[in-house]
Amino acid sequence: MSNANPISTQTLRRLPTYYDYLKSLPAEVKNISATSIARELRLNDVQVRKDLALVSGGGKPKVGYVVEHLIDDIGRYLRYDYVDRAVLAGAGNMGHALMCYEGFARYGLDIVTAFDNNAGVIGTYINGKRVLPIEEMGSICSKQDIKIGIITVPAAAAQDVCNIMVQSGIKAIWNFAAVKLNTPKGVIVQNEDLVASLAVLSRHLKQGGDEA
Amino acid sequence: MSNANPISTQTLRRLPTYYDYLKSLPAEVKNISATSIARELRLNDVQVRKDLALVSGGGKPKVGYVVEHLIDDIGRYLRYDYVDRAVLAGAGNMGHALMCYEGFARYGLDIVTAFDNNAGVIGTYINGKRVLPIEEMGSICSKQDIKIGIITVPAAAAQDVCNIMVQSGIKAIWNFAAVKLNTPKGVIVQNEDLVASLAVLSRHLKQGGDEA
DNA sequence: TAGATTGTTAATCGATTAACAATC
DNA sequence: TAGATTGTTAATCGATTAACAATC
Repeated sequence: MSNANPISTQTLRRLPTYYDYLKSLPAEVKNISATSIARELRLNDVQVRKDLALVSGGGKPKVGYVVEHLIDDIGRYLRYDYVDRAVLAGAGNMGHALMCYEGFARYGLDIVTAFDNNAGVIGTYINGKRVLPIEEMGSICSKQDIKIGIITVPAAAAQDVCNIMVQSGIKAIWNFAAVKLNTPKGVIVQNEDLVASLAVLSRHLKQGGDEA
Repeated sequence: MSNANPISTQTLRRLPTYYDYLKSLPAEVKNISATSIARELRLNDVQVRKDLALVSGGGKPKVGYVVEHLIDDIGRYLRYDYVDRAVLAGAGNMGHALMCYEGFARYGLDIVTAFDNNAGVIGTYINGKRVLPIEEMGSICSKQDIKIGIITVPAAAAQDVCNIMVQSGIKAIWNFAAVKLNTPKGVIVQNEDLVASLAVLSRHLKQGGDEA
């Protein structure tokens, strides 16, 4: 593991978009230009070329890129063939929704267990997966070598849950609670900041909505 | 409405974080410095001062800002006292979760109705709100002056739903489907790009997770 | 060939951070 | 007062976009 990864987070976040778009093309489309990808996804064409160059073999002038190769290369880079297992804490509405969402399999994510501290839901099954008391998280994670934790508990409980996840060996946390989490070095957090998005939408309305 | 809004989207997205943090402080804390806010939220202190300066009256050297004023000013700027009504399309798992999430009220959002095209769910109630056939969206939106639409349908159906929303007079779209949506000028889209976040988490694991 | 398209280098843009004077 | 803290101006940084030569 000698290479520092050269791909920026921005590029990384765009890769699934390319992947989905390319997958959505009819089978007859064998080649595609960065220009047309950019037009479709409303990105700059140079940006698309730079992004693709980082994970794929490159295109041919006048012809573009081979769609199939791009799909393979992006999918391999994102390791969509490899399944990461995850645990989820907080079997409330959002937790339930994520447990039930079948789409993640396509992107190499499998949420195997949910944890909660509510006796009412412990022992039940959501989409065929068990809900367990949070005390068992550590043993489950080490037994199954699980490195991804999803936090869908209320904001006030999120840091506690985060701490338990870190102790359980979780290295990547997907945080749906509206708080910034403190984690030690080596543990990454991605905040799904719904309230921030809402602020952007709301301002647009309040301003009369003249701009794009 | 003469003023172009001077606040960047980045700042705007941070405001709810400040708001929540300030609200979480014990009542005894009357004043707070940008330095300590920054430390707590892991931001740069100058950035915090600049953000606050855009929506509030400013602080005093050595003392900091008055917590209560900050809360009022940010809340007023974000219009958390004002309720924006929204409709939601796609009463699947994610849609269900959002309909049931009680936290949005705090941020001035009320999802009043869900729409679906599945006869099995039309006519049912989710969290006390009706699920209606999508054909009725236009009349509901105009009758209730609803400007926010939430899309939680499968990716393949998202653009169609988006078009209907635009026709129904929706001006702000919160998109949970994994596609870029085409909208006319004047309609804003916020993508909640779960798959992009997942890519970031996943890469961290695949790289051995040495960095932050 | 002609020209559409790639890939690279340079310029631009916006956001973040550093430096520092003002002030309570 | 001394010094913690604000607020502003300048520097830095990273990402996006423009320009353009290379090429199939």
